Amino acid sequence: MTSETYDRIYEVIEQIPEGNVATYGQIARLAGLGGHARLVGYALHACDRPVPWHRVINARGEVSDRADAYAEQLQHRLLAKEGVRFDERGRIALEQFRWEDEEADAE
DNA sequence: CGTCTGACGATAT
DNA sequence: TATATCGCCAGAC
Repeated sequence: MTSETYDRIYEVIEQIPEGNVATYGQIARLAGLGGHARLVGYALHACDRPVPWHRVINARGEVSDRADAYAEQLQHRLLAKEGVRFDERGRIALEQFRWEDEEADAE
């Protein structure tokens, strides 16, 4: 655990059910970070835990452009394998696959 | 301790 | 709808 903040983020991501996706901003809110989506992305960048990072996408409903293009393909494949479909532009219908958490109130 | 950068989000144009 | 800009926090140098 790099910091308690990161651990909180990983914990939220691990709660994302299969076949669903969550945005960085949503995770940040559930983790109690407010709307600091950047921290979520940065946390995943330094992730040392086996979290389902492939279920984490940006607010536009698409996979963020990261350094390793290979991981990007992997993310698309993993999501497709779970039933998540992409449109012609390579974007996900958030209104359909977005994970709706009911425990936004952590403590 | 100052500065730059980064898996983002929202708003403006 | 796409592009450009600012704000946010934490880590690397």
